[in-house]
Amino acid sequence: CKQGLVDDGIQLFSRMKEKRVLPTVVTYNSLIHGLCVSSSWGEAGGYIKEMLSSGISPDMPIYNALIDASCKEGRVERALEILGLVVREKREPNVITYNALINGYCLLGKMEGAIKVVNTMVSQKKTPDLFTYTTLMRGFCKKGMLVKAREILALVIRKEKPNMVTYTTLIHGYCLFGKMEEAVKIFNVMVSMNLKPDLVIYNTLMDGFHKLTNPNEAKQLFSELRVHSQNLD
RNA sequence: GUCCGUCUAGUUAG
Repeated sequence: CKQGLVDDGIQLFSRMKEKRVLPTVVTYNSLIHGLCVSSSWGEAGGYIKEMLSSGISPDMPIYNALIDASCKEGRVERALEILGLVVREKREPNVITYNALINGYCLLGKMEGAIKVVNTMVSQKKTPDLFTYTTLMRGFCKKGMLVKAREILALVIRKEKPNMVTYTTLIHGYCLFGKMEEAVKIFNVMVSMNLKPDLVIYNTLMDGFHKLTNPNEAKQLFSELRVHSQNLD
């Protein structure tokens, strides 16, 4: 399913049933997640009904997959409806649930909404994690609120350890607005934290310079990349 | 006790 071969997943699922191999929640979620990603909501709903009628109740990964898929389609209202179901079924939303919702608001550029979810999360004693912070940073970057994004990095450095994704997100933000000096500054911070630059980060920076029609810097980075290429994917 | 399976965050012109 993750390879985008959902049809094969469905076939395999049928064969399992023929052979009397009973599906579990995990089996169902693998399928449902795949169907959500290929936005086949109708089919996903079919499997949810099937699951319910065989006495299996959806767990948080299933709800989260539905919430995340809705958010990525820009349908935060539907995600919130599903969240309502979660509460009604007496399940407890977890960090992933909130992160998916925060991402939903960020994708719509609704940062106030995103922050509200963060507040809800905290009031429910769920601690924001690296995903939360990176998602927020990305949202702020997209809106050009780079100072906010930079503040979040400072916060992350204080509270936990930023990873490659965190740095790349901020660097990409600077690149988006042509602030290459800032981008490089963050890159250097990252290197000084002993993180080895990966392909994505090099692509991000090269793309940034290229868009500024600064091919020399881009070429410089490319040769640096070649030197390090044995360490890359 | 420890690992492992399903859910959330990063780049890529046309």
